[in-house]
Amino acid sequence: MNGLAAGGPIAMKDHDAIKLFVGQIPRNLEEGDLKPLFEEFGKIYELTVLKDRFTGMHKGCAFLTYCARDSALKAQSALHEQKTLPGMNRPIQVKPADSEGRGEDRKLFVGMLGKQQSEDDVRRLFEPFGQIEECTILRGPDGASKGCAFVKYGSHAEAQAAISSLHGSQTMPGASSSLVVKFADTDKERTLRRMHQMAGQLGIFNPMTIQFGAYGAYTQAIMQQQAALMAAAQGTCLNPMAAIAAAQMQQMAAFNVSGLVAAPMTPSSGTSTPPGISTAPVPSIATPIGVNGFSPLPPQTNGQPASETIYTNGIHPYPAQSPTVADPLQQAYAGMQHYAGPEGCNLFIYHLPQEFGDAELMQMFLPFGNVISAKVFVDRATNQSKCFGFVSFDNPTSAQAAIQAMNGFQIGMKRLKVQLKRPKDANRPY
DNA sequence: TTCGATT
Repeated sequence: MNGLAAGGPIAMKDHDAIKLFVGQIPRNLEEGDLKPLFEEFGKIYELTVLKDRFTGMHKGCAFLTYCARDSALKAQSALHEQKTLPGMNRPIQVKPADSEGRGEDRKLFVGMLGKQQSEDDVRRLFEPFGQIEECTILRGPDGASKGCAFVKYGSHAEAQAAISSLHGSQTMPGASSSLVVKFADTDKERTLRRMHQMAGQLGIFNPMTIQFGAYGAYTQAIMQQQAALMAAAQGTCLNPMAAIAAAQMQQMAAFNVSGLVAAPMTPSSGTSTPPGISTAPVPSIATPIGVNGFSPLPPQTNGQPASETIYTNGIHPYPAQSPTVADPLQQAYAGMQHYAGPEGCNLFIYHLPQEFGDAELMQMFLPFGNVISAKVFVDRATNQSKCFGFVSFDNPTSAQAAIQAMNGFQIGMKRLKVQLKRPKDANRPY
């Protein structure tokens, strides 16, 4: 019934067909241009150039599925790293897409290779232990080897055998220590690592991003989006922070989050469970519109400078539930010398990631209200974070909302501990 | 691993 269509044959793919990832293709080549190149290895079932979801920009790579598994294998061995398309300075990549096979348990990371060692050298070293499906040396933008590689075997056992025999077995010429052979990071680990790296670079940390960092596709979307925005920001002298804020807000909007800190997050207190994306409550987070853009307006009421009103912390308090977007940074700066708010407004946060600074701490808690100070404690001698800090809000409601949402919040391997700061005289017996 | 900053 559906064998043929007027426009051409409807191809069926074999059940063991492999989806290939094709990288290093010029951005001016579309599906139609690429087709001839790949057709010589067999009938193509599907060929899709990857486009940026938001900008529609050609991403320089594609997914390719042949009808027959064999065609994919042929194309891979004939093309992968074998030729360089016009205008590219690196050879084309043709290999099973990440979505294929998962394969994490048979993929090795190889470190401490000599910078001169080629893919072939590495293959020779590893082939005694099994069928090598993939071997890639990691290279910098200039094509120079980073001294490490990924090697993927057909099975976990083969990979394990290679580890047993090769790890630490020898020191390659030019390497600073002996060969490292271990299982490659899982997707989770990799994503998490990238997050941390990115967070460090951007000086930002969005709890949602961290939270879902370990949960795959969702995060990738965010990261892509942030990256795109970063790129845009660089091109137009936008403040990158503003770009990120925009990205965050879009994400939050996607969650249909209302403007207020509201919902009880996790019913249980103490160590709350890390949200699996589908099951757990999503932290409901106020949209911190003014967060990164400094509001041009000083806090004042009807033309009366707020500073006329004296509060103990020197900060003009906003109503707890005010949808008004204050400019917390400005407030924070204004209140710098008075770091603690009233009782019930100050949080003690423990198990912070080592790389968290004041800015990240503040960033993380801004969604819950007006942060009047955020301080990560650093060891004076080493300048290293002591992994704890304080956040003060201008009202107890915000503080409670923050506790609800952030206590037990998982970041990497640790869970934040977020509780009210002990009053000064708390543990005095009398 | 746990509670306010070089004045």
